[in-house]
Amino acid sequence: MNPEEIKGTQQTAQTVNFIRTIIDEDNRTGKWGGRVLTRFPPEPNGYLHIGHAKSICLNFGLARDYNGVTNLRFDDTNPVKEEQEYIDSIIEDVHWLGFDWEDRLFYASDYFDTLFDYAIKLIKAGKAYVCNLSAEEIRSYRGTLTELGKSSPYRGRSIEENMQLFEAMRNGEFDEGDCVLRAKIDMASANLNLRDPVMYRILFAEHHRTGNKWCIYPTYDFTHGQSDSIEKITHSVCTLEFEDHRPLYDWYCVHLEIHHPQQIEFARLNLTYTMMSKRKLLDLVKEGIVRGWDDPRMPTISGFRRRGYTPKSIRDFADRIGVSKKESMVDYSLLEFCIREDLNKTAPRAMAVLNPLKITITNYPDDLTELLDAINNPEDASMGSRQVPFSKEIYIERDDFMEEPPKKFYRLAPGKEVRLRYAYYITCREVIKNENGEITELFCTYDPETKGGSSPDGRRVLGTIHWVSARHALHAEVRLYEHLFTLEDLNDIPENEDWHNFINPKSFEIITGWLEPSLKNSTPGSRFQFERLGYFCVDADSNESKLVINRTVTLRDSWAKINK
RNA sequence: UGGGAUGUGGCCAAGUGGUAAGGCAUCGGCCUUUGGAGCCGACAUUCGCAGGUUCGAAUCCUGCCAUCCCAGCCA
Repeated sequence: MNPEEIKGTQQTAQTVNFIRTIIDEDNRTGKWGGRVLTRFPPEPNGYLHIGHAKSICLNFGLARDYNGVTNLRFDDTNPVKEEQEYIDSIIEDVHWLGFDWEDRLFYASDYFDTLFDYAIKLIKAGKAYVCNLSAEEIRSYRGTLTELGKSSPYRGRSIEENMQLFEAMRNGEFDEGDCVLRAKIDMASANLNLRDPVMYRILFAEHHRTGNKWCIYPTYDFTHGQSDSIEKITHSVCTLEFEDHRPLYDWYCVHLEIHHPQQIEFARLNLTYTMMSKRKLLDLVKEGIVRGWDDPRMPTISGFRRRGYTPKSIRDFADRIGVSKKESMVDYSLLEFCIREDLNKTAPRAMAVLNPLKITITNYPDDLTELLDAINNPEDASMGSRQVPFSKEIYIERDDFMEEPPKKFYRLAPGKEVRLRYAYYITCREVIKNENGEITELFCTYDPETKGGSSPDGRRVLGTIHWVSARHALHAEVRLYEHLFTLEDLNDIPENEDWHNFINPKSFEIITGWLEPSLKNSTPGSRFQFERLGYFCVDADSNESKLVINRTVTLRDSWAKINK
């Protein structure tokens, strides 16, 4: 193994968390015979977001590191909310992230027959009954956090009667809401989940997979653990809010006498300036506040993909945030660090001007075009170089010129010399303004001795700025994004305040950029670093006549900090 | 006022009785044909608080405080 590989291995091995500690212990005691089988169990009622990415990386990462595998299983027990579109998007997103479940794609609905048999088993054991209380009555009989519940009048029904009633439920002999099947556990439990939880409800809804075969559907609690069990899952990893459900998860496994996986809960991801609520994300889409689930401002996996994030950067992010049981709020800057780090190594450089200021180089020949060598990636020599056209009229960034520069500004200013990247040194000779006093153009001279960007006399030029030849420039629609919300921690919104009030009106801006011509035939998904500006990626909205480009993330800008 | 969980620097996060890893952010400096990248350095006398046990406590014990979750026929 070469030093590089050893380094990589150690990096993986050093990632410790409480779940790995549990698995290490299981392996030591032989609890599962060294087996590790996890699953990622999304409900297909929305698109996956970065919080799901954390879970995906956790589950698939655990299996990968312990020589196990991971199943993809759709938790599709509520036909009124679930759709094929979501299934398709989830499959695409998990694959895109770089994970593979091979032939182990499952649906909880695959187990409806088995689940029905399990229900029968509990009825026959006297541990489940059909209850005719209404939803409201069930709620009031359940009691409260501090008051015990009381038994349903139907709790004492005979096994025979329950069998007959449950069959009738399945056969569609009752209306929705007439009755449910409940587990007979403990109405006095301090854990509300154990106060005779509902196992089956009547729903005359067409299921996206089972069609109209069923008019009764099992609840999450009566489905999830059993599905894990059927698949012989060893470690069932879920989020903190299911901690209170674990006793019920365990109860079903024990009383059904089936394989009993261990449920382990971890804290879900919260990110600053955004939110993970599927419902609110759906609202953003429905209300047209964003352009769709894959709007580059969305915290969805498809949003990040369109924005230009790489799967590797998101996996790296998931590794870096760690896993624990403490509810946390991760800085968005960590995510930005991860994408910059990846793209710095892999993205070819190019020059583009987003806010142009025209320069005429007065001593440069009128019709001459020179092709100058430019390095594609200073971080990776194997990416080679390209040629960029240079001519008498160019555009530079408006921010790169100041008529009255402060002390540490070492870009262009009247009388000052600056390096045009890969081209020449130029000196500003004259500032041209319109009748409103606005700067419209600069007259500069160039030093022919400095071709390529260095001078024979070794004179020091601190500032290097990017540029694009006016005559050769390529137009593009450039889309700039900022945080979708103005509030750092969206949990801080008071109960009575509408979260819509915190949507950032400046989160999306369209401008016209002037690009170097080498970008002409770039295809959707291509990523670049526009030197000194940031990382950008070609959007799918591009066509042969128009290039559309998304800004993924800006470069770090220490001048902006000094300037503040 | 019931039950379940969590409290380690601005944000994450190791640590499981032997004297506070690491990352992001921040702040200095070096270097630089991207004010990018890179490199070097700084950054918790202290682990929610108060007691106690111990030669020794973030780790054990007691009490308190704070925050989150639970009363869907959602997942």
